Amino acid sequence: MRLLVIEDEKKAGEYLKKGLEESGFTADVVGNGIDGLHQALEEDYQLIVLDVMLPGLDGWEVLRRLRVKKDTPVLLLTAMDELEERVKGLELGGDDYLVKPFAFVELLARIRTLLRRGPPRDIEHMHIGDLEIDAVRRRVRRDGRRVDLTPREFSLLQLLARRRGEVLSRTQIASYVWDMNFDSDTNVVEVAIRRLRAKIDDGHDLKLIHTVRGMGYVLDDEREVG
Amino acid sequence: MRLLVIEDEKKAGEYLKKGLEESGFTADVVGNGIDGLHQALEEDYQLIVLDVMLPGLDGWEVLRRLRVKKDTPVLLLTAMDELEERVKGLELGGDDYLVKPFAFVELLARIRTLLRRGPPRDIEHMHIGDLEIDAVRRRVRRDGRRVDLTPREFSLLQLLARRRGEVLSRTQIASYVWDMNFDSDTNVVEVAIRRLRAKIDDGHDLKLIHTVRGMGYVLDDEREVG
DNA sequence: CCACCCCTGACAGCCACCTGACAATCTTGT
DNA sequence: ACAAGATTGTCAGGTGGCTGTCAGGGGTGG
Repeated sequence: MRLLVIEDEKKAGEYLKKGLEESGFTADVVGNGIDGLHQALEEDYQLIVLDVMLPGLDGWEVLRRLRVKKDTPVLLLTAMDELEERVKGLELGGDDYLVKPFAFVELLARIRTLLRRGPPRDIEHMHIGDLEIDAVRRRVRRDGRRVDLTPREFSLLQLLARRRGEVLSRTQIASYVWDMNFDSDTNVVEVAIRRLRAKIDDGHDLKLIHTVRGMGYVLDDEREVG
Repeated sequence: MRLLVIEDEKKAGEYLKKGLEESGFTADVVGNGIDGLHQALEEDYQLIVLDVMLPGLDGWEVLRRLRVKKDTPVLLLTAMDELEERVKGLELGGDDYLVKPFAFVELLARIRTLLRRGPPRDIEHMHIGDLEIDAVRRRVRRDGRRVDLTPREFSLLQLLARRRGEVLSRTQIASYVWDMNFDSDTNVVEVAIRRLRAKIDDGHDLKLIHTVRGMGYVLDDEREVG
């Protein structure tokens, strides 16, 4: 399993390479955006770990140019814990992000998840059962009928759809859709899910949003299996 | 996917051809307006990239004559960042424009968007519900009754109509209809929408201009779905 | 049957958006 | 060139929809 790490700080790069190889991956490390992009385009990697703070060609630009030609999964490393940054990354085609500093095991977990997820899907036009999501036009339809969503609802649905079939924890959802570290005992996520359900699932026989007790929520068009 | 590039500067033409082919397109390059028009009419292209600064037959003329017979999507390359140029281009039937110099990825993004947008519509006589827009005569009718619009209002309506169904952000609207970079916190767009609504929607049961909270505005003849 | 987790409806604060008025600027007719 | 009218940007105040909080109810598993 071959990975590419694009990271300008030499120490960090070495550290990542060592850790990844100890975990059974093969890792190439490149110290700047230009070479990183070139390498990513030339070789076939299963996944790319990309630091967004790069001298010269920054991570965003690397990602954009990469996405013109390839769909290799990209895990972004961002220094700032800003919602905007994450959104930007995901819009440009990043598949996940990790905020520095992070525990190495966390990185490994994300990498495994991304690799398991399979080839990235077209995030601009998604279909889950009879639900259609058009990210560009910001339109959602269920069974052909238009559904109007508020910004929060749309953001939540988009997250669920991008990760369809995966169970997302409240914490994960909160950190993507809100800019919060879910310490507080709030039930925003539940309420948001409820409101989304009212617009997406109510009145339909086949429910798309499923609760996984003790875990979180999934978006899925498969019927429950007893 | 076959594209035609009409560009007189040889270097630029080569550069575009190379880049597009690396991105998976087939690209023919033609160095002047006459040949470009001829080629565009003879062959079937999915999209045409047209530089408006051409010797002899200029881009506007090529576009005008092309539109008499064909609806191939046209992406205009303009040298000057003048509002007038853009408006002229869109009115003549250009589908989008790009100001030189531009990043190649930007060009690719626009091309992809245009190709995705589907078959171009007749922009000279548009119908949205019972709203008719005659671009040539600059006339607008709603439910058969004539509506007089000011230049700004018409320009705004035309943008919305050309992109019907798409949610346009204030920033997008401001950059097309006004010649501004929307840094300032002005509410011109809201006011313009209000004035357009007064003439288009007031007194009609079915509203055409819809606000999408937190995002922008859409022109659409679909009824809201709870 | 208890404990825990999740659902649900109500509510209040806030913020995005609306709206009418006014002033500046551009058009038009004489 | 001038005046009258139309057009358009700015602003302040209003309002309504969105969203987080909370309390009480319901369901599920142990």
